[in-house]
Amino acid sequence: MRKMPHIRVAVDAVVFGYRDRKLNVLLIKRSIEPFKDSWALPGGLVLENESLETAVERELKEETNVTIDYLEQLYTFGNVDRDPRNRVVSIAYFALVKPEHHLIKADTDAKDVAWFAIDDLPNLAFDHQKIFETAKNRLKSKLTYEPIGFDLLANKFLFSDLEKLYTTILEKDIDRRNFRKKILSFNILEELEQKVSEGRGRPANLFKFNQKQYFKLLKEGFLFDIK
Amino acid sequence: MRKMPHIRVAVDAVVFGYRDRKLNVLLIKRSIEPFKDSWALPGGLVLENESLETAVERELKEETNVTIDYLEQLYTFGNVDRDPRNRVVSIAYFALVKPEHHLIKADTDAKDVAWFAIDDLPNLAFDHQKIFETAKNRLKSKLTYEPIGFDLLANKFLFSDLEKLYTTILEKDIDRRNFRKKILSFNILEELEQKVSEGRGRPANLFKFNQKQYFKLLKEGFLFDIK
DNA sequence: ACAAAAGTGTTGTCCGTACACCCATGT
DNA sequence: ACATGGGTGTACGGACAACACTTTTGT
Repeated sequence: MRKMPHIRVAVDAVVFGYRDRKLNVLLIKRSIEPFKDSWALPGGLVLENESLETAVERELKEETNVTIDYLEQLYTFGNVDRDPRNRVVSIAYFALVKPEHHLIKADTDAKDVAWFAIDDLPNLAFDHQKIFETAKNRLKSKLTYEPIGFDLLANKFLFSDLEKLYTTILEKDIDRRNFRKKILSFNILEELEQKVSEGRGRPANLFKFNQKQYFKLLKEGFLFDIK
Repeated sequence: MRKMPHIRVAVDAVVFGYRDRKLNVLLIKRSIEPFKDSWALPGGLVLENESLETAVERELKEETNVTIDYLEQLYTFGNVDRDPRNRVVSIAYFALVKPEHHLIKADTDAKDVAWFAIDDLPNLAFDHQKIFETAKNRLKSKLTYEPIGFDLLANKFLFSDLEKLYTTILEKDIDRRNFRKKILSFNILEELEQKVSEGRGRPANLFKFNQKQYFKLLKEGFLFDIK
């Protein structure tokens, strides 16, 4: 007779934030072995009577205190040796946080939490580098066919912010005129009266993403699509 | 102190085959409780020292005996009550099988295996209906941006087969001339000398998918895309 | 008046779509 | 000769890409 397998089930989250015109990820510093003092993705074991999403939300609350604006399942990592101690299968999640929700835990613990620019990451514990890369690819491709960029921007934003976000994440130049024309043609932005002067240059208009309008258009067959 | 959670880890597979100009799924009849005698997706618990993919392949071999031509992870289903007995998290996989590999187990067991046309499915055990629908959506969208249709056709196929496969799965009409023009413009098909006469009508040319060529073009930035 | 960023319009090209007739075979 | 499915070309329109100058502000 075969021994009943005992495989632990965990969740991990790749949480992206856009700060300072750079794409960042939220990491925690591990306070226990294995990989003590290494940086890692927030996450942990799933409890027996909570759903996977609940587990992610709980861990993020416990470990980082950020408020998530977008969450979706990313991929499940289940290599036999991904954890040196036990067999652990991890369901990875992909999350986006608006700047106004970037506030992280004011912690007294040894456990540290911090935002890292993605082109300047420390070594990550376990297979978290691989998970991170999977998430980064998901972000890059999803940005082109779903309006998730708005979940990385403040509620009110400048068009130039949106444009910069796209060029930063997609790592390629965009023609400002064509980009604006395209996005505006979707009719999912609300132009506010407010103008903002960034110190020098002509003051810019603030915009707001109209999610209700987006869902309405979706139902009518609209497809968000930015090349 | 919290009780160590015990969550079981399983894999399930949605295996598609194209038979008789219809899209089919491979199901097994359960021989044990719960859902004894119900039809279900092939799958089962993951062993402690095998990877998730290995587990899927083993289960498919044990339960159905089909040879898989395409396999990818689909989604992980982890609702607390998806199995009435225990907490089971299932990593679902998405698989395609060519007609020449459709041969299923000649079984003496009580356990039955069969292909079902997807518009004529029986009630499925657990949350397998939902898993199936997720897979069907994946198939529909992936068909448009990756050449996975060829993994549902015989190695040598008629253009009309390919066309019919697209109209069947996408559930919409396609202009025959534009479709052929588009696919041929990709240069990923090899036109064989062989012609086939289907009884009546003008004999048709056989084609072969040139995977090597596809990968070469991929590296050069080519994007498969059928509207 | 100059520097810095915001805002805006036109033109050509390419790709997708619509559409109908001839061809090769079996009966 | 007729029925059946296979194979092919053209023309139009819309969307994307390329491209540069004017406007508004701060200094």
